[in-house]
Amino acid sequence: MSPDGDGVTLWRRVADDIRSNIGDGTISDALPSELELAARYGVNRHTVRRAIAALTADGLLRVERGRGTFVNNKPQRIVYPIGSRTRFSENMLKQSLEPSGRLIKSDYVLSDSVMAALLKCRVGTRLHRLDSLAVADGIPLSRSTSYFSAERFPGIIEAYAETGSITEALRREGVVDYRRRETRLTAERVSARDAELMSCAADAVVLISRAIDVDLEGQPVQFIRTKFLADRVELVMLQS
Amino acid sequence: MSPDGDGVTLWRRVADDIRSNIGDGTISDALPSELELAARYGVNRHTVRRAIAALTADGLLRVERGRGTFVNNKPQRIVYPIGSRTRFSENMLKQSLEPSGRLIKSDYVLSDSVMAALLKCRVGTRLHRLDSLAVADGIPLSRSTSYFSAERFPGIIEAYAETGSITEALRREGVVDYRRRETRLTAERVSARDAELMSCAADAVVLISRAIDVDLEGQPVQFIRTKFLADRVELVMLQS
DNA sequence: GTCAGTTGTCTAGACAGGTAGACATGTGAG
DNA sequence: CTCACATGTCTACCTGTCTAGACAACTGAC
Repeated sequence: MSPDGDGVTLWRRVADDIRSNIGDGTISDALPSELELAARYGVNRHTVRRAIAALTADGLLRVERGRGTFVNNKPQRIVYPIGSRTRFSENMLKQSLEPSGRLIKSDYVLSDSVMAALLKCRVGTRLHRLDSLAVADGIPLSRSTSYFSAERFPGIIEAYAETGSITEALRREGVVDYRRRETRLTAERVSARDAELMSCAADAVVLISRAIDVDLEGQPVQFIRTKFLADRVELVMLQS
Repeated sequence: MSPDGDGVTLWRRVADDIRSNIGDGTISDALPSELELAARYGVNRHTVRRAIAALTADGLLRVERGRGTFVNNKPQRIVYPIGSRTRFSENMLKQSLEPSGRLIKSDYVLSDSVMAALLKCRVGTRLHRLDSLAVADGIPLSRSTSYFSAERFPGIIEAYAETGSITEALRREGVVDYRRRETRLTAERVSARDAELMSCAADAVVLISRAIDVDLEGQPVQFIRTKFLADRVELVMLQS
């Protein structure tokens, strides 16, 4: 895909493969010895050691000199339910986590044809763009960019800045209730800026959700793009 | 997180950030000049050039000497609906894609406490484990590992090998219909083995779905873990 | 204690990644 | 044409990655 390699070092790829094997249950307790792993991946023992060092620093592995390397009990990801009524604050409180939202930036944009179709508005309509950070117990979980009609919700930015909750901000702007109409999901490597904002590793992965929320009349109230840190969050859909 | 860096080269991180900006719409048509990008990221111009070279090789950018660098019309991801009735073959046919499934490996495992809880069976029950690859129009989209009760579905492996469809294989084993009960989603960097199986870049990202399918009586029929290539697939949930 | 097998540490060398600077070459506005 | 500005190419140098080999130190079985 690029001139030479792919921009990911060998030890990183080995580390990713070991992590994946742990997630699969392929490796459950003790890792193979460094020499065996080196042979299996066709790399030098030092390269394996570096991969293990990275996973140890992450708290995923535990090395015992003379005995071997072992898998730690991994910390659970925070569960994030996705349904027709997705509310960040409620979700966190149910898991005994203290939710908060922080405004990063806000400005105006004019809706292009894509955004106009999503929000069912005219091309060129003024939209509030709201960048925010979702935090639970002080740990950043996700970063969102929301788009609202500036005409319909003139005070939404201030309301969010005060409350730290989109649900609450919408309520102040007259939206009694809303529900999720559509959610689209994909994933990417985290961007440099987002890694800084969410204080995570530069090689982290984000789940990207693009969703439309509608009011009780079915009229779109917001388009929201959220990047969830994949190693801190698990999205759950109950389909009953 | 590790001794020195994070195992991702500088040019790769710059490339990821540019890609992310394109996805956001922050960059829509023309990129800033190489010198400006270098200044913005605090790196050398050559490093920016390498990042651009990688994105150009991916078909995302187009460079015109003396004029500048521009964003190409990006190819759409294949839409993969996730609902209570998720069927790979039907989904692909609706998008005029030719679906196929290939068996990678199959063996037996004994259910541990986690798997027993998911499939509502006793610990120690024999389970078929089925590794398969889902392909659309010759392009690998995802890799799955399914677990079935060996007692209830003795011939499921053969049935899948013949038909290349889990739905069809289950039907032959007496499951008239089934539906999705729960889907859990996270994401990771692709493992070396999966990158080879799905013939993608070593630095690709996968969406990991862990799901339970139940029959009409509500009894679990399979636990399935699927890794979708994030740059080829978009998961869509309609929540009406 | 002995021994096989494990992780820890050191040295040295080949090669890719990143920085720095210089200059060539194409483009479009004036 | 001229000029500012864009990308293309080259050399030189330093640092980090990966390989290779050797040896030390620790663990558990015998």
